Amino acid sequence: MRAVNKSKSEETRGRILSAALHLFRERGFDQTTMREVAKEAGVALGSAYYYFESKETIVMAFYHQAQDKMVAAIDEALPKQKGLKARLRTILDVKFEHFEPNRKFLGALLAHTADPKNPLSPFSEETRDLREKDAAQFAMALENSGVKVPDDLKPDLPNLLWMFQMGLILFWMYDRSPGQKRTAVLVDKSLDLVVSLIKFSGLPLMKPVRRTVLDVVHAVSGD
Amino acid sequence: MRAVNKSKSEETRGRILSAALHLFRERGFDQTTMREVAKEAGVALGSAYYYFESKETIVMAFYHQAQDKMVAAIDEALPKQKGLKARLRTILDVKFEHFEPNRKFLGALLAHTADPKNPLSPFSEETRDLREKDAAQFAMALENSGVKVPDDLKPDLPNLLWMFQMGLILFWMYDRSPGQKRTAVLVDKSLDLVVSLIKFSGLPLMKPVRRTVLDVVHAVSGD
DNA sequence: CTCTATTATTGAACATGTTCAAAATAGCAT
DNA sequence: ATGCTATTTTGAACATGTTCAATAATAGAG
Repeated sequence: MRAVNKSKSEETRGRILSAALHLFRERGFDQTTMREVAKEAGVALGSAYYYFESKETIVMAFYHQAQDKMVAAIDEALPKQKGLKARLRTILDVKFEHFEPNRKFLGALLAHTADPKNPLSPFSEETRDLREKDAAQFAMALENSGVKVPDDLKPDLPNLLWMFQMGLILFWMYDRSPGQKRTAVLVDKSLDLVVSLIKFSGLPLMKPVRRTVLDVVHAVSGD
Repeated sequence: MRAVNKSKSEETRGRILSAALHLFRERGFDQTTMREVAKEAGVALGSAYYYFESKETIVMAFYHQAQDKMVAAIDEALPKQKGLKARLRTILDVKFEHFEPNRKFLGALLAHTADPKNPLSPFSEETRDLREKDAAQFAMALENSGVKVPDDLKPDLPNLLWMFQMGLILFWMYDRSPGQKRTAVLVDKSLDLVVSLIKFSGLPLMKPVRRTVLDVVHAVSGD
């Protein structure tokens, strides 16, 4: 009985999460009140706070859930792609595909991007785990891409690609063009640029430039 | 009597603004309540909202005020500096100097950086004016710097520098190192990088790279 | 099975940004 | 001055995220 059914507690938590995501998707994050969430889940207001410490934490729970799925999808799709551009694009495609139905409320998370003190910021201590798992996938995309990455750049490149991804997701989030066409254009053009930069960076001539860039990167991320 | 004293209305507005900024500086933005602001200004709560449409609008009013001062300070200091790095640094120094006493609450504005729908975001429609005035000063810094900027890059470079500045300010905002030492290091290193990039960008060989970068920039800013 | 401690649930109370209708005041034309 | 309008001022009421003390349900020990 324990192994088959989720515990009652888990089930309640799940009901609250579903109710919330359902309402968020329908009406958006700001337009949905915690009282509505509780009502739709069939619990009292206080229960919602027993399971989720804040409204935004619910979105965070969604994000954890989504990441598991995305990691799986990427692990499956990546080996089929050869070139670096194709491999990076695969990651981005999976992300956008999973985020698409949730555009209306994901903004609630991304709005705090710039505030590392906010637990929901992609740069916060609390989201470090998500961040690192994400970066690991970029490392994987680089691995068998056939592109030689200079040794001094290797440790930082996955993080740089992660930031690049964040920029694109942010742009997509606020892209009001039909079907986010503009994001598609940007993804394509910026991927070209990024891939070129990575390839160029390997040229012997580029050593000093790389050094300067890495100096800056390290200054930003705290030595 | 009208020309000498500010109108009564202006005076009240000013009193509310001062009270608010005083409290913000002392206690921080979030810790200060609108009721406290009203009390300190000697008006009813409703009056604060008669003059400022929201709590955050007050910070915005500060920003407008500050920008006037900063523009003046930069206009005065810029002609004394010759090289591009020195000229850019002058702008940044003025900014940091003016922001320093307000670190505690400026974060309230910057936290919304990533949300262009928020009126207070540096990327919002509402802050366009501030943004453009700011970019104009970077254009000025480039003018007599002795650095030749390629024609195709010229229209976008001030905006790129503005974004560079935003990044630095954001970093400074959340830099917890004593005296924001780390920001100082970052400013120095990244200025070197930026200046090198601008100089390099002029080389004939760089034409295709410039094109790609500009393509990306235009994709971002909406053609 | 009974008692006890842990877990879950409840809804009222709170804090605070914001709105708004009513009241006070000021400006001004007649 | 008298009345009329626009501006300013007020504080109560509202909405909503969040807290919390009280209560109920559950599980585990004996």
